[in-house]
Amino acid sequence: MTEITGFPTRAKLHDLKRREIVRCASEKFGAEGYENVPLDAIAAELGVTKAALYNYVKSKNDLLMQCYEAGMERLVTSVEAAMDRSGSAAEKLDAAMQAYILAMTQKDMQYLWRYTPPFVTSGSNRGEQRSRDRLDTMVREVLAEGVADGSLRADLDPKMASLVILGAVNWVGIWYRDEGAMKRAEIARDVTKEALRGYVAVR
Amino acid sequence: MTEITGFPTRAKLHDLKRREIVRCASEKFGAEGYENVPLDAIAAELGVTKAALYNYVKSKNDLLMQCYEAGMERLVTSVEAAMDRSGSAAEKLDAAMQAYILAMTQKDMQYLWRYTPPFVTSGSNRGEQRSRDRLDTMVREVLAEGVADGSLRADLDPKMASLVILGAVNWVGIWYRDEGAMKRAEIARDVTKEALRGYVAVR
DNA sequence: AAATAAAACTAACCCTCGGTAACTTATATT
DNA sequence: AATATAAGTTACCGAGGGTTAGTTTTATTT
Repeated sequence: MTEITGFPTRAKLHDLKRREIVRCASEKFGAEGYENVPLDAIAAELGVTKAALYNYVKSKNDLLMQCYEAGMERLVTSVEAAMDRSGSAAEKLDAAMQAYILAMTQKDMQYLWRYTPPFVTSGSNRGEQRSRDRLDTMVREVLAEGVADGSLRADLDPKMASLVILGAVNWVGIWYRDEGAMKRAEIARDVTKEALRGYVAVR
Repeated sequence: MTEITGFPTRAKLHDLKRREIVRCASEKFGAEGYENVPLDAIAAELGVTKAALYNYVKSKNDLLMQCYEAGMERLVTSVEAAMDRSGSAAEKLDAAMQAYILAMTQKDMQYLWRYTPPFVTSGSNRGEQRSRDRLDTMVREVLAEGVADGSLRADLDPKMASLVILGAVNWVGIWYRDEGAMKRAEIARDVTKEALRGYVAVR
């Protein structure tokens, strides 16, 4: 991810550094919380001064937004990977939602759900909406697919169903804490099963 | 709510003022956002100085927490009122979840869902957990009641079902924006219906 | 009524931290 | 070589959370 290809032009180096700043900030925000991490701390860890960061980000909030986007990108990737399997739409959906829960209960991902848009205010709302909408679209599509292939109930409405399913799944990100007795994989399995309970076709 | 009974002792006046501060802060936080409201603004509106506030709250974050608690209290009250009706458990649950959505999509309540614990960090976690847990308990109880009276499916697990239902319902608080085309009452009705879809008994 | 303790409040200040400006150094380009 | 541009640094500003010392108000004691 944080690499460049070919000859390192100035533009490539600039982008490489920007991504490295985002990676470093993501770690610290995730571990210590956005408002507990001064820009000086991030700069220090990277061996530069705070002012240098402003060549790469417009503001601290912009940096948060870039962290959010990068995190969502990873999450979407992992969900897409889980979905890229043979089987019925119901099975794909199940795998996708489990991957979703697993990804978002990772230590460095949890803060994304605390600073969810529109809490993230800077920049174009376009970008920040995109990943979440993409997920929503993916879920709706596989729901429609499930109606078509018979693995999901024929009477479900993809729009409303995706609302409920994503709600249940995202809710995990809010209440999940490391201390809990349940393992992440268990939670992913059980919550997903419950969230899809009313939608899988009876066979 | 913001009243005292009997002779105004110093302790009563102290608590009255504290509640008035919380009320004022809730309004401003809700309208302008927590980090956009300096303590000076709240103090000015109350006709005192910032330092005076520190007789009533430990920190700005503590003030936020008190706003959160007060808001949750109102929400729980409104849900309890909705639930206090005759009818099957399924009907009670339906009314309760609609009231829940209506309450939390109110303008001055939305910020509560952006600054949800454990984002609110100060003070004892006991208090801040209580209202949310109470809601969870109420839902589980009415779910069990529904299994007993036959208005809900016999094979549902109250613990898991409450997770999914509350997830779907709370999710509304995240994505709901005023601009949307749908009216709040419509959203409350439709989302609740969908969230309970898999749980109501087929008759 | 006078003395005194305690609470309520203010004015003035400190400190952290996001953000900026002026200036210097490195790296391309012509 | 000359010069434009990007990258970084030092030094600073201002907003705002929080504190402290001291003053006014209110209640209690003798």
